[in-house]
Amino acid sequence: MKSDIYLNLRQTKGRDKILDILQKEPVPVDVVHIISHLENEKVNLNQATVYRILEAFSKNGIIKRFEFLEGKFRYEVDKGDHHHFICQICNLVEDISDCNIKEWEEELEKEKGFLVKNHSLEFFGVCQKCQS
Amino acid sequence: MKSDIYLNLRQTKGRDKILDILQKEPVPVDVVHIISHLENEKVNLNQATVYRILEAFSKNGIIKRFEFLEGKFRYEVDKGDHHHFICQICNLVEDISDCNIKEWEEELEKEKGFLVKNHSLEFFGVCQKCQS
DNA sequence: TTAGGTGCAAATGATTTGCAATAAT
DNA sequence: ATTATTGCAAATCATTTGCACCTAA
Repeated sequence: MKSDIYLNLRQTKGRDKILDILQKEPVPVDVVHIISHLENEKVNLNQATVYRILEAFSKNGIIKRFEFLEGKFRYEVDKGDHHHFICQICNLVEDISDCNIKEWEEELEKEKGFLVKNHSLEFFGVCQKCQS
Repeated sequence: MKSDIYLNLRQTKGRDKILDILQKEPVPVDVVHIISHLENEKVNLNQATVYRILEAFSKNGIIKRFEFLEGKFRYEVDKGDHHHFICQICNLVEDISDCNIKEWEEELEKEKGFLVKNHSLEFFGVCQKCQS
């Protein structure tokens, strides 16, 4: 059915399907994951196309790109500002909402039993020089 | 001269040189940057070796790996917990110390004139299940 | 109809690997 | 002497690109 989420993008079977897959994922997934999902469901989509769709979705704010120190990107439908806890052993990924790092780490340890070894935080934006 | 920073690692010319380069860098740099530095100084080090040295340093806590949503790693001598601001336009990287995200973003905007578009924060550690 | 989307095959960029030769302890 | 480290060349993994064809609007 017709969706208005695509903004100025055209609606195609491939896009519908990838969006569908991502909407069902509780955590960011990589391209291999998406492609194997597509194969399971007998959806034929070239991998170059998959990358192009993900790029288009990212640029239009439909999804967000993440990096988990794995040397590759992960993608997730944009659920607003939140973060993740990644288990360095089993690769469990769990959503973290709210914001206050030191407190967080303590809470994560107390409430979830996570042993937080480190975290990565980067800001992205435009510096003063580039705003003019 | 002999250095004790290497712990159980052997001290080699290549390691000394890479450590030297990283110690002089104010921000995390990528492998291309390191290799071109080596070339400038006529230091011959195979790129596979460079990667292996960086891996050894990382595993021994001498340096830290970062990702700036570029699809590659950056490396920095371990200066303890801190973060970075990356300009999406000119790729300026500036250190951020202290911790409190929302406040930070406002401070960054007020004090540095940075326009913060988004930030990435991930925690890494060991989940409860994996601790036992 | 026509600009935007896709497939295919090949290229690129980052990182890793096997194995033999070499150097640090 | 022993074992870690390095060089080399090739492999692998993630992602991108050019170009001709196709399709949603």
